[in-house]
Amino acid sequence: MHDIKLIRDNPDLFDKGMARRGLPAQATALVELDAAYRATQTQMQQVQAKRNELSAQVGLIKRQGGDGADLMAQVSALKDQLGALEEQEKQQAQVLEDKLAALPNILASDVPDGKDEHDNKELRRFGQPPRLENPREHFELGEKLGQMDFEHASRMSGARFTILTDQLALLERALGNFMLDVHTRDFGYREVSPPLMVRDAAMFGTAQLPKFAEDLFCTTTGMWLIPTAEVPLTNLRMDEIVPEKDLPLRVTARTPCFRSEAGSAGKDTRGMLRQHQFYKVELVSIVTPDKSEEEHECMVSCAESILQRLGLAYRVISLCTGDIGFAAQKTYDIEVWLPGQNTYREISSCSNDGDFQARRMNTRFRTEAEKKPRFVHTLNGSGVAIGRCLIAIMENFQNPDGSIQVPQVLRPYMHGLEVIGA
RNA sequence: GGAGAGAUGGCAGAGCGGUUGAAUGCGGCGGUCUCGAAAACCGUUGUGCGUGCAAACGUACCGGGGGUUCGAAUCCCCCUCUCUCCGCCA
Repeated sequence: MHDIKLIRDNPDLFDKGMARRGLPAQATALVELDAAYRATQTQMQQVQAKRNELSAQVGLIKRQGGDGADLMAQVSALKDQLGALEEQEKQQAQVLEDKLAALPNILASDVPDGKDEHDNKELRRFGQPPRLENPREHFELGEKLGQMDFEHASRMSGARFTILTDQLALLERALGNFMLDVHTRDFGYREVSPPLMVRDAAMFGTAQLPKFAEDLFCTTTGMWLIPTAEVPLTNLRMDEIVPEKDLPLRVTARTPCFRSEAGSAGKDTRGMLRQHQFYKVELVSIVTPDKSEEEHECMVSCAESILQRLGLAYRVISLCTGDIGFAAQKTYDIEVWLPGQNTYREISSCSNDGDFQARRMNTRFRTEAEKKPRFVHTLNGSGVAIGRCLIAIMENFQNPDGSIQVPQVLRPYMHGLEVIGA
């Protein structure tokens, strides 16, 4: 959500910002809407002041035993006018709000220009992709192990579901536990077990709504299934003024994520790369504005640390203007090497949203020095996607016989198991 | 699911349809007193929006939304949430 005052003061900057998103200039139209709205508001308030004044006089007169009939008639006469103004004011505010809510965040100046994912900029690489002869994809390995079952999953649930069993199910659980331990013990994130279903207001706060409803699942009772723990974690302090001493607030959660994948028919149909449901460990930071850029770098490094400890090769890229999400000012993706696909694939996405979500959620903080509360900045990142991490481990650490080497750091989480399918 | 009670400022807790943006207490902040502190006393202490260079003024907000009224925290309706009892239940 944008601050109309900022647009009013810097219409050209705003239009330049929208242009980087490929959107037409609209500051002029917005400012006009806003001016009309405020004019209505002033007019309405003048009528209200008149009404309040006259009504107060009626009160005085009545207490002194008069009847005040003529004054009452005067106020009555104001009513039609006031009603119409109130209606108009509400409507204009709504139109303005709807328009503002539909516009994406302004991008940070160092976001590379580009039109799609091909123009993303690689920042760094870590690790060497393993040399494997005829590496197999995870679903081949999983099915051969008899621990990854797509057939029965689709029979009961349809496409884009997977059943993991035995050691692979354990591996999934181990991965989540490992990641949570790293983030809580080494990086100071607080562990949270949040709701997996939320209301409209929360989805609006993190900007899934109103634009992206088709990506979500909705219950018959109107609850939304979370597409990422970013939603409940970021909304933890919605509608609140947080004391500055409580910031930064760093939280993490392992949750299932539910996505309709409405726009991705035919993409990644084999295997469990793209599912309607998957586990992910999420990182969220709520910080003061001056700290968000620093926090962003820190958050990526926390996610990177997971892959480093697992011994997985990856690269970090900065998403270009054409590929970056609606709410983000800047996004780093981490892509892990998948030998089976002979390419890097996204396993984490870390975004600095600035105050964009904070405005929608109405989450502010107050400093000791300043009286006026200000909006916080919010950041979110995968730390990391568990399903895709499981794939990466299977493909990177596969043996010629189809068994899979368990990374050292996971063995304590897997009862000492060294090889899956040995 | 059935029956009932409730939602007021940072917290606790008053509030007859008319100087109530809201008593009182606690907490916070500033001050007096003190060598310092405590205590006591005095003052101050919500948010949004609009007009204005500013001071200030106006307006809205007592869970949310409608309504009645000249006038609503107060009356009516709907919704949400919380609590109690009963039933069911991991």
